[in-house]
Amino acid sequence: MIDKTLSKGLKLLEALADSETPRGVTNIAGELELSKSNAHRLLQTLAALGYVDSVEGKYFATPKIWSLGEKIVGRLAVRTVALPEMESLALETRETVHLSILDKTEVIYLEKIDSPQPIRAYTEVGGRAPASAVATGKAMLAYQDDDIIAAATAALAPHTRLSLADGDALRKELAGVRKLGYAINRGEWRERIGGLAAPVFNRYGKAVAALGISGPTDRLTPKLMRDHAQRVCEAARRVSEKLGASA
Amino acid sequence: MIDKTLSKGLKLLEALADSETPRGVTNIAGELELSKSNAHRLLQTLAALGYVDSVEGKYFATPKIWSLGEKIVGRLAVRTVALPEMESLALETRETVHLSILDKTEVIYLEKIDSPQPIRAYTEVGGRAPASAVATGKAMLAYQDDDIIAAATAALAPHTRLSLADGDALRKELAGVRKLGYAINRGEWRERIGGLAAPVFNRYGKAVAALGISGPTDRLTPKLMRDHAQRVCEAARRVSEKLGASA
DNA sequence: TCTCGCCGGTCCATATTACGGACCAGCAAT
DNA sequence: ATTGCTGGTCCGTAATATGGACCGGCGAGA
Repeated sequence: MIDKTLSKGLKLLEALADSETPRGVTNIAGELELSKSNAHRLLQTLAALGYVDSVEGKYFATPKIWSLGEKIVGRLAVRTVALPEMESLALETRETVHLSILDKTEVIYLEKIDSPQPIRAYTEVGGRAPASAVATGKAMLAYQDDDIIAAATAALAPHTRLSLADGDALRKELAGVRKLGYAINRGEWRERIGGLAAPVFNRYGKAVAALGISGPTDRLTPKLMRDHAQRVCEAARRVSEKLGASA
Repeated sequence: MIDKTLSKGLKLLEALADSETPRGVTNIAGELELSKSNAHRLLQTLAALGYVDSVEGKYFATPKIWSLGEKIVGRLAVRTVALPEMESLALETRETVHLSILDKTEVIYLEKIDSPQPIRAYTEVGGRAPASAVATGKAMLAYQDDDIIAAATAALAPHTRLSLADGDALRKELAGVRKLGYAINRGEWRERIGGLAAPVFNRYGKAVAALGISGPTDRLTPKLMRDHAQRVCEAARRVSEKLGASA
């Protein structure tokens, strides 16, 4: 089946990564419902491997995991290729610009440029959001295989009043994305935060990322959205071309 | 002692993160000297937790680890605070600018801005180097406790002809750094690649990072180094101040 | 100052858990 | 058609992780 020790150890590492401050053995063992000695031994091995460190009995995650992660995303050419396009988008639209990739049913924010305007969408590089509820996610989902869309359907949840209700709504939405060439979010993830995004394709025609903007819905009027859509789509297309995608 | 399962699982994850292309079970089991079924089960649990994914029997690391790592380094205020200073340094010196932190006896490159000049030092964000052999590492080591310096001494290795030979040489070097206020590398890590760096202190007076420049040794003449030293030190001091350090 | 309670850390008998060889199905080259 | 790869599965066995008991140290409170 699955290795309990490995599973527990990684959960422990996650808990430590989530924690703002160093934590004690008993404390962390309590949260994960492990015996104290079990948690202690797991921490010892994580420490031996350099993933955590301790000071005065308090444990915390080291940047080693980050180092590991950078190797993985560092191979993603999208990121470097997209950055200049993101910068011009940021200048043109004056909204927060996002580059996302798809991980199962979630998007991960690979890169962002914050809006210069005071009220802006709040996200973190490395952060996640349900793909079916954000513009970049929908832009990518629209071009994925059925099994992924099915998984996204199963993960649907009512985050706001406007969140998509069921698989039918999602499929209809994605059909709309394929027709328009870009996806829209009118506040389906965070209340009053909307966005607009277009897919980025690699040389094999796979939608590997999405480029989009987001901001408060009352600032992003339908008219503004239509103007921005043009720019976002063109930026995404240019990134796709740089990745070797054909028309 | 240490949990073997957890240890193996993480080693497996590392191997996968290092690999450019997806790998098969047998292949990876061979490298790590695991039985095929053992490797297979570890991969299954890593997959169940979302750390790896497979396509047609080939496994690869997902960006989930990166996501985890971002949470950790995202909390490091140094990074955001230092970026503007790095940009001005990059403009002034026209060399590659680095921001590093210390992880045991190694430095990790938190951020970099590449030199606009064609011949430049080659490093990766998230990458590592022995602290005792690079300028940013020495800048930080000079203000660490004895146990860390001892560990760095134990890890000394002859990377180039100029690498420090022993603990005495290192201690002498670090004393020099404390005296000057900055550290110099004349090609002790990579042949003909040198650098110069100054420590960044937090509000508790701890050297939490280092800011430096690097480039080919034949471009970084002693005179140029002296000019740059001034700028680097001031930039590091400004970052320290923003972190709440006093004089 | 003494005590109590909680902390991190250690130990060790127990049984749960991971292990790995044998096996199967699919595929490709021979 | 045969051979020899591959990834994947099964299951008896033994190594391994487990967790309660225990220790010493620290800090709060009496």
